[in-house]
Amino acid sequence: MSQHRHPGTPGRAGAVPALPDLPEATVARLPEYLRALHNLAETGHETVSSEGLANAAGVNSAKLRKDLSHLGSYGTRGVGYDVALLIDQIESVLGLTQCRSVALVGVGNLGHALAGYDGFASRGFRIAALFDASPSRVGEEINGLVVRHVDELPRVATEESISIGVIATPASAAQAVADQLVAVGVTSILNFAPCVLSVPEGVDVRKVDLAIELQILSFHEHRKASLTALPATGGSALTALPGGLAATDNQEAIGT
Amino acid sequence: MSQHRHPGTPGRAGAVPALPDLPEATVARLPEYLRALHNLAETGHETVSSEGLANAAGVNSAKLRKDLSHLGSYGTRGVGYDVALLIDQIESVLGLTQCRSVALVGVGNLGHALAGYDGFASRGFRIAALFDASPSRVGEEINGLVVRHVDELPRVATEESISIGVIATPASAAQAVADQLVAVGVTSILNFAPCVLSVPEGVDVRKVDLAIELQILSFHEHRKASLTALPATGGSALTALPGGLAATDNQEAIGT
DNA sequence: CGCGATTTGTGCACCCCTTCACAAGCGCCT
DNA sequence: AGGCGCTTGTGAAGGGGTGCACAAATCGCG
Ligand SMILES: NC(=O)c1ccc[n+]([C@@H]2O[C@H](COP(=O)([O-])OP(=O)(O)OC[C@H]3O[C@@H](n4cnc5c(N)ncnc54)[C@H](O)[C@@H]3O)[C@@H](O)[C@H]2O)c1
Ligand SMILES: NC(=O)c1ccc[n+]([C@@H]2O[C@H](COP(=O)([O-])OP(=O)(O)OC[C@H]3O[C@@H](n4cnc5c(N)ncnc54)[C@H](O)[C@@H]3O)[C@@H](O)[C@H]2O)c1
Repeated sequence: MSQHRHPGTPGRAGAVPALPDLPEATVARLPEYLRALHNLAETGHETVSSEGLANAAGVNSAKLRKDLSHLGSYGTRGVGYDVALLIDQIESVLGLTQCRSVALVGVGNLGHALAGYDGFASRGFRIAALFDASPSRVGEEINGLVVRHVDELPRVATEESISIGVIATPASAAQAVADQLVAVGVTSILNFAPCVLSVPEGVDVRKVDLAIELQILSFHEHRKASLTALPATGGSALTALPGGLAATDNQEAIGT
Repeated sequence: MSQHRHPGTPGRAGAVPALPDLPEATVARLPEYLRALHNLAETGHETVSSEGLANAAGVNSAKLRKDLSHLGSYGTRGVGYDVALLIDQIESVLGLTQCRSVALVGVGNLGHALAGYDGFASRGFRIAALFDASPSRVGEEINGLVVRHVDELPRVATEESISIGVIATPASAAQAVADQLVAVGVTSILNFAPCVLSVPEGVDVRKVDLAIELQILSFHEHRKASLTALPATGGSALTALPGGLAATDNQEAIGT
């Protein structure tokens, strides 16, 4: 945990936009709102209510309002939120106004899929360079980018001003790659390798682990099976769950 | 969340193993412990202390002990945990004692990578079937499996007793695919498409969204840049911050 | 056989997050 | 202009998770 809290930096009442220090949970949901807003904008909506947006993003409307209030959002009571304005606000807060350059290390099975993914560019990210250690990979061209040897990372990193590193190597190489990324000044890493990375303070690491997701699902599957197996005392225990709707499921959150 | 909650089903003090109803945060960490334990087992360790395991899993040792205590784990004071025993315990709780069959829908860019991933089998999951809607994909053989048309899902699902569905189609098709999966009895879905899925209560959905991860990293990158820009009042305000772990499923930098 | 070193299990306090419920604000219609 | 319905923004309550700190338990050794 590097930070996300500023016990010592209260207001800094400068003339600057005054970084609002958002709750981490809120930050994790903003991209979700952003996507929903883009969908709304494309379908011609100019304003949207918290209820409508919350629905589109799969969250509680009160939660959404509180999230937006954290970033000092400007909604209009009785009307809702201006879609275009809100998009700008969120993109500004997330730092998406500038296009960020991503370096992808490990162009194997998964790396190929990532390199060929067009979802990067459409969200303001640019894959600036591909790296691999295997001679058989180096030189290969994917989507207009040539795979370079990982030793070239220092040079390319400064040239392209990389701000995010993505690791898609086997777990055994991930820590070494992370060290190399950190060494060239990368302070944000997305790790697909199933392992824990040690990085200096100030460097953020997020991981995506397929096996973990499946195992979590497995647990719930297991539990659901156990529950239906023993129908409890009263009989139909599957009725009368409060909450009414609650169709969608998130995590994240969560936990996931 | 759909369920994970039992306001009406208290103890059920039966003689059965008595499903412990674990905290969700604990469930999300168990797979991490499991991987660390497997690594330890392979390197010859027979026992491990909470400190050692916590270190290997990248968490606080107190948190690890509490997690394990939740599943009524048997450690030995003064010694630690028996690695093999703990592996069995966790796998049992996660429902990994039986091999779960996975159906993968959408064999495109990402789907290919997933289909060719050997990390499934090694974690107790078996890709039982591949589906796609495009005629150009159907019939293709990947890793010994033939891609079938998605219309065959009902038949194959019953034959293979699918317990988890993975969606790797474009977002526009994801809801329809989810509906089809639910229709054939799948109650756990892993969704790679960047969209919100509506599913009936009792069905678990977990999502993996690359764009969201990158945008969260972007936010922190943005904030770090803003902080270094204005060195605040006193001077070095960037020293030692105590840890308050974030709530979502994220995990961040640990010093050394 | 007892003692100290070691490590687990957990009570507790704190903090973050979620959710409800409602007052305040805004636009529209009469 | 004024009232009315709709929606935002937020205070407060409740729940869950985290990590400290310590008592209880176990082993090895003298
Ligand atoms: N394929 C998937 O669907 C999938 C899913 C989830 C997680 N993962 C994880 O993602 C990672 C990559 O998976 P994959 O299937 O692409 O594996 P892969 O073996 O196909 O590709 C790994 C690539 O990394 C390169 N590499 C190895 N060491 C390197 C180094 N030190 N520097 C730079 N490049 C290096 C290899 O040359 C290879 O091209 C693995 O850790 C895997 O567990 C993969
Ligand atoms: N490629 C990546 O690295 C990546 C990363 C993150 C997320 N994603 C997401 O994963 C999804 C798949 O990405 P992709 O790059 O593989 O796309 P893709 O277009 O290469 O593959 C999509 C596949 O789904 C199939 N399909 C379409 N409609 C279908 C239906 N109704 N039923 C069954 N199959 C259907 C298509 O025929 C195609 O083969 C997308 O939603 C994408 O946003 C991809």
